Amino acid sequence: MLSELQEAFGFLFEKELIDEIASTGTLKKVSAGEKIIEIGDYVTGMPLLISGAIKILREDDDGDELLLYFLERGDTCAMTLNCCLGQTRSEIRAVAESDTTFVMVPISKMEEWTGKYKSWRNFVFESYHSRLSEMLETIDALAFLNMDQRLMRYLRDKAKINGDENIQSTHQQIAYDLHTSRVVISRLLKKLELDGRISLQRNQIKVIDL
Amino acid sequence: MLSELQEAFGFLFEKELIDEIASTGTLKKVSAGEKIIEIGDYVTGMPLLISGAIKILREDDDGDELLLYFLERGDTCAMTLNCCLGQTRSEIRAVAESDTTFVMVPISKMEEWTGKYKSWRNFVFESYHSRLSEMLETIDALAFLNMDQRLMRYLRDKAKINGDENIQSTHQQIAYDLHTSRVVISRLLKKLELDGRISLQRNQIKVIDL
DNA sequence: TAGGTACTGTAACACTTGTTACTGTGTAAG
DNA sequence: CTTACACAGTAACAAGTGTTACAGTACCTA
Repeated sequence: MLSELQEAFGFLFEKELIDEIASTGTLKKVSAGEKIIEIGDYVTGMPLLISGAIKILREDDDGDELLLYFLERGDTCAMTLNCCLGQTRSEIRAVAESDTTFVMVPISKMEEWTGKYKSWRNFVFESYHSRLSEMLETIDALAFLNMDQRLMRYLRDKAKINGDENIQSTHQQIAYDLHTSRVVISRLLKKLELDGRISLQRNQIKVIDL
Repeated sequence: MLSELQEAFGFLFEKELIDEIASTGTLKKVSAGEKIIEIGDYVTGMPLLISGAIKILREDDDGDELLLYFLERGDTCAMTLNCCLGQTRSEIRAVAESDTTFVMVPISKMEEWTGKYKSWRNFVFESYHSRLSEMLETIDALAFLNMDQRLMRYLRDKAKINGDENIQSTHQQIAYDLHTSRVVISRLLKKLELDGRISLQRNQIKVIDL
C-alpha cells in the first residue's frame, strides 16, 4: 500500500503523513459499476483515490438520479469530508466508474491531522475548492445549457475520465446520469452521429470530434 | 466594531481571535441592491457577515444570471474563501439583498489563523459544509423541480431571509434570479394568486401560504 | 394635469424536452 | 435454430417553458 500511496500522494504529503495514512487506512479495490456508498449511509471514513475513477450521483425523493461529477486519482470526496466533520449521513451515492483502488482513512484521524500537518490542511482545502468548482460547473450546465450541449459535455468527460474515446455505455445509462429519458438521448445521439461528431454501435459510442 | 463582532461571532470564536479580527479587519456597510463583488474581480479579503443578507449569483458568458444562495449573519462566503486560497478571481457576483454590515478580513491572515485557532478552522470547514449543502439544494432545484416549484421555493427563501412576508420585488427581478423570463414569472405568480397562496400588488408580493 | 416610463396581464405561438408506442436488430441461452 | 430479451431507431403527440406583441395601469415628473 505504501508504494501506491507514495505514487499518488507523494508530491502532496510529507513522508511522515504518508506513513500515518498507510498504517491507519485500509486498501480497498472495487470493480467498475460497484456501489461504494449509498445515500443515507453513515460515513465511516474518507477515501483517497489511488487509481480508477468514481462517479458521484445525487438522487431525489422519487428516485430520479443526476450525475454530479467524477473523481480521479489524487482526489478525495469533499461530500464525504463534509459528512465526516458534520457527523451526518451521506447525501450522495458513489459508484465506481472503472475498476478503482482507494485507501479508506478513519474519520477519527481527520481532526488530528488537520491540526498537525499543513499539507493535509491544504489538501482538504484544495479538495473543497475542486468540488465547489465542479458543483458550479454542474449548476452552469443545468441552468445555461440545453440537453444536446449537456450530452456533449458528458461524453467528453466520460471519454477523458476513462482515457478511451470508445465509451461503453447504453443510452439508458446516459439518460439516468443526465436525468432525462432514453428516447431523448437516442434522438440527440443520432443527431450527433449525423453531424459526424460521434459514431454509434450497440453498447458503444466512439467520440470523433466534440 | 468589537461589540458587533462579539454579538455575531462571539459564540464561535475565542476572545483572542475576535480581537485579532477587530484589529485587522475593516467594517463595511452597504445598502440593499449594492454590488459587493463582481465576477472576475480579484478577491482581497473575506467578508464576515454581521447583519443583513447577501445574495450570491452566477453568470454565464451571455450575461444570463442565476441565484445560487443567500448568506445571512454569521455566514461567510465559501466561494470567496476558495478564491483566497487559490489566489484566483471571483467566480461569482455578490449583491446586498438588504442593508448589510460585514467585516472584511485581509486574506493574509487566513492561513495564519487556520494554523493557530481551532475555532477558526472549524468555522472555515463549517462554511464549506454549509455552502456545499446550499449548492446541492440549488442543483436539486434545477434538476428535479419545475419552474412553479422553484418559484415557490424562491419566494419562501426570500420572505425568510428578509424576515418579511411582503416581498418587495418586480417580476423582472425574480426572472433574473431564476434565469427565466418576466412573462413566465408573471404567469406563474398569477396562478399562485388564483390558488390563494400569495397576493399581488405592484412591486410587492405577499406570501400567504407556500 | 399631461406625458412618459416602469410594471403587470394576457394571448398566441415556437421550441425543447418528455412520453407513449411500436418496430427492428444484435446477442445470449436453451 | 429459435426463442427471449436488451438495446436502439423513430414517429406522433403532450407538456413545460421561452418569445413576441400588445394593452392596461400605477407612478413620477414636468
